[in-house]
Amino acid sequence: MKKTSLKDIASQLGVSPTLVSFVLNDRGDEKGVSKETQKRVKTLARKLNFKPNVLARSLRTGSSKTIGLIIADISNNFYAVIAKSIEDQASLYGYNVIFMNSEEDSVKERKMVDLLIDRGVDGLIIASTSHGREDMRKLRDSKIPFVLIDRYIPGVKTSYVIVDNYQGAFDMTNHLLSTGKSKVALLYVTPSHLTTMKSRILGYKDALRKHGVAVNKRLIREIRHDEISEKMALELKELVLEENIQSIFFLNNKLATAGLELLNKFDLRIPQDISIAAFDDIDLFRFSYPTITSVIQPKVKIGEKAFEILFEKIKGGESTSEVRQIVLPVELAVRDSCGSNMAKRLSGL
Amino acid sequence: MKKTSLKDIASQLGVSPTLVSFVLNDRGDEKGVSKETQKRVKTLARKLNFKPNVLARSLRTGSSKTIGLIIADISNNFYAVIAKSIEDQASLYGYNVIFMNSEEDSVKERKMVDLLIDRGVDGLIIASTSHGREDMRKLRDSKIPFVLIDRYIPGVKTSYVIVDNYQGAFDMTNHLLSTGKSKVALLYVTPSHLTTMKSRILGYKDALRKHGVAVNKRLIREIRHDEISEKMALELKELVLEENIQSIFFLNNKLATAGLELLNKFDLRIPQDISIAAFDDIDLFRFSYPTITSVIQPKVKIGEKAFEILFEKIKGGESTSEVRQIVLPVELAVRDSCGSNMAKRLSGL
DNA sequence: CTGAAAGCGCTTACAG
DNA sequence: CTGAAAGCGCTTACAG
Repeated sequence: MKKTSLKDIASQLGVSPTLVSFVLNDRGDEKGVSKETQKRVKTLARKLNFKPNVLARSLRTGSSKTIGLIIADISNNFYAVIAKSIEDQASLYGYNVIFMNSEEDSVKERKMVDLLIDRGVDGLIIASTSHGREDMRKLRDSKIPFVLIDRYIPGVKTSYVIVDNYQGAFDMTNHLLSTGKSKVALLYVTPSHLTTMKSRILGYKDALRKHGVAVNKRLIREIRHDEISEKMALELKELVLEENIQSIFFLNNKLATAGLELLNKFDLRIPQDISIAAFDDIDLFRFSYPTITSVIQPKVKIGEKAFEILFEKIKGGESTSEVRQIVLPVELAVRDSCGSNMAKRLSGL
Repeated sequence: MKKTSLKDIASQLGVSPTLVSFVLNDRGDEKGVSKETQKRVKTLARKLNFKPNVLARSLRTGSSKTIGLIIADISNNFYAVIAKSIEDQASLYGYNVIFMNSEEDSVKERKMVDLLIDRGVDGLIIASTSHGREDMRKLRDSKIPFVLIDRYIPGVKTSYVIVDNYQGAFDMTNHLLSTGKSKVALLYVTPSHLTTMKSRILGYKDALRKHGVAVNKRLIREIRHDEISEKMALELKELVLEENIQSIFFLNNKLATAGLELLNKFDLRIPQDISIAAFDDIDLFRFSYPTITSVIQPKVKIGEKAFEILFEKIKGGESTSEVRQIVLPVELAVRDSCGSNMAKRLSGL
């Protein structure tokens, strides 16, 4: 059976498609359609199981009620939770979300942005791996509302929702130092322009300085995001054997997970031999042995805020070109991997 | 600047939109457009940064190059990995994916199916929580290709990609019994019509019988999927205190995670006091203390196969109404939570 | 109170 | 080799 269209209803009722359209879009009263007629239209529409063709409507109105979501990798819990939160929120407002995985590839990301725009999305939420200005300028020129999450582009005025990376890293480094282990190594991932990593590194350095500890560049290591499993062992060996570090701060959950696995394999005791901490909390850190001290990011909130702002922009039209920049606070989850907590628990026994 | 359309190019070149359309869809040769003209069209299109309006094309052709994905919850790693795999595959073929979280709510799911169809998706991949026949009949009537993943609807002929739930549960129960702990409790989640759970329960029962162990209904407990954290403690207490169980087989990763947390809290030693095992492997199980023995599901493969089949159906049109039913094999990851492995390792010291 | 008509931007039979 | 025209299914100014 063919799908019923506006015309079908109109012809069966002997009225015009125009009228049917008005009634079905709840503009019947406004347009002064008689209650009687409205009821007839609605009844028949229901009976025929009429569903407006969303494509046709979008083509005509220019609004697709769809937003695009570009993240690095949906299988990373960080993005998965954010994606869930965005979809939940979007569906509340009748919006659907198309998602894509950029895999931290800025070329891919650019293509995805174009693809999504071609699809007629009303707005975009992007955890951008883009290097910047150029892409953002194009985006702004396209007049399509968008909000960045997790990372922002320095020097470019765009709306974003991020977390307080600096403070989180600062606090965590403080915590590490407070346990007396002043040789703190830092591991972060590239692409190196990621603002998340930059802010966290800064927080780490400032915390060291505050404690009068000189920043030692040899203790700061980078690993490409797609080579974590290959390169982690090497870095760890150097840090442990050559630099005699006392603790490691992993700047994302993947690094920490890979690091933990290896440290266990090396038979290094955590936290006795070495303390570790992570940025971004995942379930695993509450269950691992030992449990991992980490910086908790408000993932659900990130998604909610991002959609909220995007929605405002979509509704507001050109007028709402106002730039909204949200920095959400983070929290420390102190567990056993840095010693302080375990020592406390043991002394309580 | 306004987006350029076919017409813009046509008028600037003094040709018809028809011709431009032919050329840009690489049907120039077929239609016998002169090489010369083709080049002019393509050059201008590139210069004007022409992007065909996907909506208009979809409206006209009836193909949107979009598929819909309905899963229970993208923040569950099981679905996230599958979703990643589907999107990877889809983008290879120029398809985009709209995803929705049904949260195991069959009413929501039904609405989502309608929504997605209204959006003009070319096909659907669904981890269905539906009770069945009625919904599937509607889906089939809508003539839109779809493939089920993870669960199927018993007695309804549809294409699906699932795993060998029966065998996985059978093997795992065998393994549990082989360690000498014959009082094996089983925890599963409702909605109770989920075929995954049913097959796993069957596998468990058959394994018991094979070992001459009577199935004890008191050892089989169900928990609503959205009440796991609230109800787990109660069930566990009863099982441990009243039933004196020796091991627990958790039928999904959420149950196992919640169970592990509580068992640790109760200060029960795993596996000395109690063995545990899980269906569906997640990272956490390799890091927890002890590591958790689990059934590994080929998640990436599920996604790939599902898209592959869906794609065939989309391409094949009505003719490919062939029903494809794929049951992927699972694997056991034997770790420390059931004793056998740990004992082996210790004896090796 | 209601309708005829244009148009969103494509594609595709049809005609020459 | 190329073009005029219809049509996908809506919405919306315009007219009466």
